[in-house]
Amino acid sequence: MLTEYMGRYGFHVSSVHRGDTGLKAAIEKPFALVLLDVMLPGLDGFEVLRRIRATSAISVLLLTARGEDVDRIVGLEIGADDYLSKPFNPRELLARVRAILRRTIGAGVKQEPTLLRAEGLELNLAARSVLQDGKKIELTDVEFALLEALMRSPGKVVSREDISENVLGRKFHPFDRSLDMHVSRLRRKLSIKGAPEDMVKTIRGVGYQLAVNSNPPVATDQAKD
Amino acid sequence: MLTEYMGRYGFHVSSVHRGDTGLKAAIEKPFALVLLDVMLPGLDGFEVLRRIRATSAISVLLLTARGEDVDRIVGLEIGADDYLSKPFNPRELLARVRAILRRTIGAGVKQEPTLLRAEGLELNLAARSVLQDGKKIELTDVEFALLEALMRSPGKVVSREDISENVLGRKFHPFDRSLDMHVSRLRRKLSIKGAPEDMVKTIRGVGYQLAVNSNPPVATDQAKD
DNA sequence: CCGGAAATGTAACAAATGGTAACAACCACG
DNA sequence: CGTGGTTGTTACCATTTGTTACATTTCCGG
Repeated sequence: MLTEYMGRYGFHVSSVHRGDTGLKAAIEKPFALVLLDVMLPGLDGFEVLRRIRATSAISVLLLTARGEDVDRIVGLEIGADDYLSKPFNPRELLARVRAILRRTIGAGVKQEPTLLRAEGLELNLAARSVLQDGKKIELTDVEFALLEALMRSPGKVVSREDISENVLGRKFHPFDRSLDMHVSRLRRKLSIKGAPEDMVKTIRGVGYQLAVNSNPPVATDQAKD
Repeated sequence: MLTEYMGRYGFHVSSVHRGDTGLKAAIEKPFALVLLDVMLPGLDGFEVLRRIRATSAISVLLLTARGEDVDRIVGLEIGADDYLSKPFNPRELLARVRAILRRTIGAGVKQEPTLLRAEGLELNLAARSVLQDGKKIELTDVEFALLEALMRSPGKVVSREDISENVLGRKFHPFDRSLDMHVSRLRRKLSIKGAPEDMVKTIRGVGYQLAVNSNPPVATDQAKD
């Protein structure tokens, strides 16, 4: 019933009728929001919510059956984002769902950032693509990982040891020159589109660094009282 | 023989002639009921039942060949819902099937479609169907499992080891190239309907990843409501 | 300044890895 | 058994990655 109603308003809805299977789905799949009924076969709604909160920060709207305040209070304490007691008006549900999504989408549910930006470069980790000044460039896997390592801390020096372990996946050995080769190849690809200076700077005896010219997005130097 | 008879009474019947393949189907596909013959090539009927019960609560009606009580008792103990000894009257089979379904269907064992969505792809796990941009595409079992493995964590890298164990069901061996073949075939099928770039990215030396571009359903630019 | 040692850059080659065509094995089913 | 479909194997090729050798740069003490 709800599935169809929400569907008409543009939501993709997947529904299960048991607490245990619902829990599994809620944790494993990338839903924007969970509608959770308190009365469930398989696993009680509160228990489901408790277990969801054990591993996930996903938004949960609780549907409490009775008019009992206790359920609502308990639900909110366990970590529900909102509640609605049955029977309810579908329009109200819709309104509350939208309210929650407005709240969470703008704000902090965000996981691991999938985009890294610096110096006209844009790395999309989820899509494994690289844009330089809006134009796509092709990198091999090691080059991609290398650039990622540098872009994770733009302007900071990344040691050869760190690069070797994070990018190549092996202990650093002083006579291993393959790292230099990858830097060389990455530089060549980055410079094709005419970056005036070398974005990848060598810090002799230490490692490499992504040169940052523009204003640092983070004010690391601000002292506090 | 049975397939046709049951079909005439409105049942959808799928039949296999071997114990091992039947077991696979019974576990993986959303059947309402399994008719299981005790005498089987490939894997003995009791063994099949035992393994079904290891992972599934699906209804099983056992067909025992001989008039031996032992078979029936063993069958029921392992977890069959009913039995019928051959030769039997088709009408009686029909009656018993209906009885079992009456019991279980009321009791809410219902299967809800579980969906995985990403990048214009929609996997229906219960129905084992795949839609790409709304159009159905045909995948073999392994291809489906592979795509499922990738879509369970879109945008993240899935290692060859994980894929080998979850999709092919065997330990990964570095010279086993069949995995590559399946990726190759899956890519070909996905690209027929013109995905502009390869959705399945190779991460050399590690594994594969489903490329996710349309990542933010999040309206980052909308200021307010 | 100069020469040399150490570190890094990079061309050229070698090895490893993955893509895929072609074929073989297997199985369901008639 | 034959047919059709799926899965696994082999073999060959392209690309990526690693290695080596040599060139270049940097640093340092005359």
